[in-house]
Amino acid sequence: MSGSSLNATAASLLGFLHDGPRSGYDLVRQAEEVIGDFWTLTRSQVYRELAAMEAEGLIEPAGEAGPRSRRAFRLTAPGRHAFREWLETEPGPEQIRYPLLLRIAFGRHLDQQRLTELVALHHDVHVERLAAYRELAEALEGTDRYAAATLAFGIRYEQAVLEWFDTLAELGVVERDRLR
Amino acid sequence: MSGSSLNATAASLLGFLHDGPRSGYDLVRQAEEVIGDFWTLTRSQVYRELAAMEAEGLIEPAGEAGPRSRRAFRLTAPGRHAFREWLETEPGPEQIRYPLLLRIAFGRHLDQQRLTELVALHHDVHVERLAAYRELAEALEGTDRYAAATLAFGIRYEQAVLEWFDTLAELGVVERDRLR
DNA sequence: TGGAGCATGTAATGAGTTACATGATTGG
DNA sequence: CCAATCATGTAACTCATTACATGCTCCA
Repeated sequence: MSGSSLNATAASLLGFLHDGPRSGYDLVRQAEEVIGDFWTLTRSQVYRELAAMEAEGLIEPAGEAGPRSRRAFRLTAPGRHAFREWLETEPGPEQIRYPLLLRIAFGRHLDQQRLTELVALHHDVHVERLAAYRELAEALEGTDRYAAATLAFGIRYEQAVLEWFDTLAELGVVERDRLR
Repeated sequence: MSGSSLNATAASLLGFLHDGPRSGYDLVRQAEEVIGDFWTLTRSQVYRELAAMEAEGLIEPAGEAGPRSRRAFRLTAPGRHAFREWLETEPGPEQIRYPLLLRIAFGRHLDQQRLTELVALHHDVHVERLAAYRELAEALEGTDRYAAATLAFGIRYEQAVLEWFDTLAELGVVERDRLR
C-alpha cells in the first residue's frame, strides 16, 4: 500500500481538489481549461487515477452519489501531503510531439506544393490561437499571476511557431507568399 | 490483413528505410538523432512496430541474421506505398507536455524560492540546447534544407522558452536576478 | 581468459485514446 | 411525453516507458 509516487496527471487532480470536492467530470473540465494546453488528459485517465487514489487513501468520497451515479471526492491529509511532495520533485524535461515537423523532416519525399498546403493550414490555427491567448491575457491582467505565467508561455510559443513558418519560406521548404 | 493505417512512429521507420536496410538498433539510433527532438521513441516501440510491419508485409528481412541475432529489414513495395500515403495525411496538432508548467500552474502551493530553483535548472538546460542547435545549424548551412527546417524550429522554440523565463521574473513568479 | 561494458532484443507495466453504454434534462 | 442532447462513467485497445535478459568484443 501507498508509496509508488504520483504521476503528474494524478497529482494535478489533487491540485484541483484543493479548491473543494469535485467529481471526475468536474475535474476533467477544470483540467482541460486550466492545464489542457500543456498537459493533455482524458476522462478515462481521470477516472482511473481517481480510483487508484481512492484505493490508496489520497482522496475519499464527499457526500452521497448524486444523479447518474456522480461521485464527488475530497482530499485527505495523505493526499495533501502526496501533492506537496510531488510539487517539490524535479520536473522532467518537456516533451513535444509535432507531426507536422515529421512531415517536414521527410520533406524530400513530398512535393513543395503539398508541403505548403499542410503548413498553411497549421499557420491559420496558430494565428487564431495566438489571438485567443492574447485576449485571455488581457482579461487576466492583474488577477492570477500563475495563470498569467502559463499563458505567457503559450503566447511566446505561438509567436515562435509563426516566426518559424516564415523561416520555412526563406529556406525554400514551402512556397513563399502562400502563407499570409 | 493490411489496412489499419500507420502511426507516425512506424511511418518514420519506413522513412528511414528509404536510405537502405537497417536493423532495429540502427533505426533507434537514426531516429533519435534525426527526429528525436520532436518525436520521441524507444527501442521497445521500434521492435514492436517492426514486427507488426513485417507481419503486414510492409518490410521484409534483408539478408541473414548477423551477430547477436541482429536482423536488418528492407522496404517492400507496399511499405513504400504506405509511407507515401501517410506522408500525405493531415498531420494532427502538436502535443506539448511540460511538467515545469504544471508546477507553475500550481505555483501558489509552492514558495517562490523553490520555484525559482526549479526554473533556474531548466534555464541552464535551454541555454545549452540553444547553443548546440545554433552550432549545428551553422554546420548544416547549405546542405540539407529539411534538416535545417526542423532545426530552425528548435532554435525558435528555445528562444521562446528563454524569453518566457524573463517574463516569469517580470510577473514575480520567480525571483528576479536568480536566472542569469 | 574472464569480466566490463556495449549491442541487441524481449517482457512487464504504466499511461493515453477511442469506442461504447446508459442515465438525466429539456425544449418542442 | 418523447427525441435530441448532455452528463457521467466504463471497457477495450493502442502506445510508451522501464526493467530485464543475453550475446558479443576487447582489453587488462
